Amino acid sequence: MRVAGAVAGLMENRDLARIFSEIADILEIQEGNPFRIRSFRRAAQIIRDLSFNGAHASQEEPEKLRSISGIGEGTISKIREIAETGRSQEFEDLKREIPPSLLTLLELQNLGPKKIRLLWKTLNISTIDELEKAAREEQVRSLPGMGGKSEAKILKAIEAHRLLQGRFRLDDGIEVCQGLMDYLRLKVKVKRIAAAGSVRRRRETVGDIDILVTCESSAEVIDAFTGYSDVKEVLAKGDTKASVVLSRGLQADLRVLEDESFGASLQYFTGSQAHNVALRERAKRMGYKISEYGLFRLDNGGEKDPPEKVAGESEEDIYRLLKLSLIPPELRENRGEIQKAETGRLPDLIKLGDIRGDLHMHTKATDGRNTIQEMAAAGIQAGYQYIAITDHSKALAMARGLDEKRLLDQIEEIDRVASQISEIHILKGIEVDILSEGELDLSDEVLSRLDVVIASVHSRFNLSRKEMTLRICRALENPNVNILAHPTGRLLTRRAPYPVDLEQVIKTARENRVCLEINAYPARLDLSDVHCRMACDQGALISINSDSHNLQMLRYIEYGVFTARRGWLEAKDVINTFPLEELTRVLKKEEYGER
DNA sequence: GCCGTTTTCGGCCCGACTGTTTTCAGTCG
Repeated sequence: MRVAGAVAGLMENRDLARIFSEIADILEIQEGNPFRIRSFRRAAQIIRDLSFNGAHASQEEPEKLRSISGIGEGTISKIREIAETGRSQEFEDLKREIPPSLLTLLELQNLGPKKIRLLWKTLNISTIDELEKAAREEQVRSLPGMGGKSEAKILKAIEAHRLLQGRFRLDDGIEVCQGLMDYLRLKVKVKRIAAAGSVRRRRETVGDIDILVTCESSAEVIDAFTGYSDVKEVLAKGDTKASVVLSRGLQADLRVLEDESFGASLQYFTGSQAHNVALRERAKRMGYKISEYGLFRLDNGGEKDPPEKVAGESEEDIYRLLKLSLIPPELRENRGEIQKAETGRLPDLIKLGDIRGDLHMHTKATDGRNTIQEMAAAGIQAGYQYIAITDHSKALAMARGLDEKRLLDQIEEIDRVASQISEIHILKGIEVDILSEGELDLSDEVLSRLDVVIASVHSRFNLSRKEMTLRICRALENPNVNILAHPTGRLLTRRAPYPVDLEQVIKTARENRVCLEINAYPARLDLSDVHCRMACDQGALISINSDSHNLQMLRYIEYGVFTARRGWLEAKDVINTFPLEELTRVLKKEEYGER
């Protein structure tokens, strides 16, 4: 049966994508054909964003893959080989030609394949620790093209890398967790199963995966769990708990519970720790104690009597007995949610269904993969009332950004497409680059013809905090600007945010009726939850945008909603929950919410 | 490796920045 096969170990898109991406990495270090390398990277990207399982498709309906531009016969046969044998011969061969740890060095900022090859061939450096030692001992400066500053930069990059290690993107966590839970459901008879921990709280990165389960036979489910095809190492295996390391390096914990304590355990293992500590303190003041087994009343009966269990089956009961409204997992960070829940004043958090449109998407005109028509069709499918086409501007040469003339052409093109589609409104927009002094990359005259102008920083990340703040604020003062995209430029687990005074940026945005973006791409989630709340508290409006570069990416909007929820946002704080008429007034700066 | 109104070979988005250079290689996006 197909489904069982899939569960037993069909390769996930992300794993496939990683193989392609690592082949590209190795070829690059080996100074292979740059165009072939680019093809592998492109394939990796496409596979990662597929809305169906690529391995399965390679076997059952290869034409579905073949129809995608950038996927050729070579890629399909490689996917099929991996789907059938679990490995790629070329990848295995390549891995034997270089120390595998070299690929880790690629994660360091400002270190690319050429320098890594040089370090490896001349100083025999293949690990981060060896590189750190060599930089400290000033050996790196002996190499051509390297000097004292290079050594300092390397040490800084190593420091940054260490800080970011050990956490995974939320979308990776959710995908792995979902796969594991689906497998357990099929493999054994589970009664209840749920994800807890930071996955359930929808934190932007997750450290490990926590799964809770109730079932008939605990031994059976533990065996199934440790026998999962993706398990690389079993760290612990007991009667009610097991821990494993999955092939991606992500740790997963399974806990087998009794039904009557499922809710208590879910509460306990969802955390956060800070939230739980605060909750336990409150319980104690009220004469209770909370553990993973339940909520217990302490002061009944005599000293010898065991505490009476008063709740445990559901989370609702526990919060209710503590005289709190049920706190959504996303808010459980001890950031004031318990106080609000006390008086029933928790925010009415935004939901995915509140989103009426997507205001940031790219097309084939620049670095997107689909046409205006196709993006509009995807918007209709998502149930949207409107979308905005916002391609790059000319400064982003790598994306073939639009100059004034091409933008004017695109405006006409959108009008033409819009005249043929009645189900959705297409707003005309641009993602315009903010140049180093805060000027915009396109003339005000052209920008003023658009419905929505998104301004972005894509270059010169290394300005001082003061310079960067000034630069961004200047751009926000341009009367044409509506939205500041990905305000800190971070890439989760890869690149720290550039230094910038966000409070000043938020203040300037509000004063100029500019909205701040939550870029929903799972590697960005920028603004972060915390900054999101900061913006909202200061009265700034938010736009949650997918930044889609292809049809599949529209679904990432959900991750923006997760972040918004963690940032305490309600629908009224987010402009793309507004009906078109109201949105238009905000974009024209005639109003700015009720603020 | 992928692609094709330049179609089965011969191309393949390119400009800015940095640190090391004295004319440029490497990295980033």
